[in-house]
Amino acid sequence: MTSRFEPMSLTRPGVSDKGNQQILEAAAEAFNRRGFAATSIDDIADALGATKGRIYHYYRSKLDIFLDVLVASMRDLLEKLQPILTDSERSPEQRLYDAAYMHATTMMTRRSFSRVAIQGLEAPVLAEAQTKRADAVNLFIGLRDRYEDGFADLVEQGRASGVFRDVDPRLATKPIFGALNWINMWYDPAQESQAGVAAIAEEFAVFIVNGLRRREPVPGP
Amino acid sequence: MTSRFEPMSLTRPGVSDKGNQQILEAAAEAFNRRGFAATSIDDIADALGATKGRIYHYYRSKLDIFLDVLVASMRDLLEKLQPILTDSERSPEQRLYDAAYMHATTMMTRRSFSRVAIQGLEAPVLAEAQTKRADAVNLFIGLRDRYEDGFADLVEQGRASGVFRDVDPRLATKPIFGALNWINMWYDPAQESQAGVAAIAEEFAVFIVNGLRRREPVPGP
DNA sequence: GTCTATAATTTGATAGAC
DNA sequence: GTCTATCAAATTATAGAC
Repeated sequence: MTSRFEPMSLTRPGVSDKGNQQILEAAAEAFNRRGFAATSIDDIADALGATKGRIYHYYRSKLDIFLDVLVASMRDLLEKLQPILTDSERSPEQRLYDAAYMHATTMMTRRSFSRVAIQGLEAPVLAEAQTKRADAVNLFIGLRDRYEDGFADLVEQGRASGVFRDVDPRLATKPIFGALNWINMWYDPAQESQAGVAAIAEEFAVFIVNGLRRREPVPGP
Repeated sequence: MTSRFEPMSLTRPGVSDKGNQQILEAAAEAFNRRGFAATSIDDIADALGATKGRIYHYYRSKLDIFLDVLVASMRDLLEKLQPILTDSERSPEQRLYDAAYMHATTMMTRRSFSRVAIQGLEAPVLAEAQTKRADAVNLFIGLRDRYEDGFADLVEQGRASGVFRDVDPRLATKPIFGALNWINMWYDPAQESQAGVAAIAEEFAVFIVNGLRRREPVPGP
């Protein structure tokens, strides 16, 4: 078996990377719009100005395309998180702020991919995919768990240093991702009346760090 | 046209309320499991130990059933919120705590219905339903807006009294509902390792009120 | 590498027996 | 009021021409 985080191809063997990427983008957009079940292969082909023959040249099934979007999206988030986690110049609460800010921004600027990734977090979808493509689903879950662990570690460090309340880091992670992932549900770049990306990301990051913070200052030694 | 919040029947005329309720419960459970698009009428019928003939005796279409679940769920939340909003013995921040606690609890104890309601908040689903059943969709949106307004008012009151940070109440409402609605994504009553309903609801309500709170105490007069 | 059939299935909805 | 039978449409996936 391949290592859990090695690149793993969900495309048919030997296809070009460029055509592949085009299909992936179009699929992300289509899945984003209507969800996995309601999106047909024709929808994706239409978005490309092509017919399904093209799609099936690259992918064996609709599920494979979906999982490929999922994995790409999770990988992108994880790559952005890594340098934040290891920035030794920033305190745990500052790093949590940075991580939340990054995640919020990604939800707004890479809407299609991140929304599809969130669909993939839903238990029923994953459970069904498990039976058909356990390898890819396990890869995705592995990436997701590493990502969540990163946030939980920051919470734990902030707790240990006395800045955060005495919370269970795993449980504390839930409202954080809830608040952040939910952005996908309401943020609409076309709607002028909404605040800008930076203002929203800032408010969310403040809200999250503040929510975890102890109210009283820690007594000095 | 009927008043926006009057009871509005999505069933076929003249059917019994009891059979209707049974179908509604089964439908909520099925939609919860697999989502609107992936759920077939046969799935719902199976859950009842019946066949589709029975379903179509009560409802004209799958969309009508879905919208009926949506409205029922939103009504339930709104009815629970009302007494909290008007409890003059509690401060705005205490009432926001109560409201968040109630919402969190509802997400965990009425899983099927509330999850379906959340699916209904997704723009693509609503947009498509709009074209086919504008009356029911508008009813649902009206209920949802009233519910959100209740939360926004509490935030505004807390801000006015100096307890909460200087936030835009509308924007502040987003991470609140995000954190709370997301519970549906991960909470699993069958999983023993998770904290109990009360412990989770409490942590979420604390997190939310804390996230909005000013860090420094307000200077006295 | 992309297209045009076309096969095989699933599914929403109806009609009519009981 | 519920069931069986069935139609009509949509959709996944394949085969084979170009």
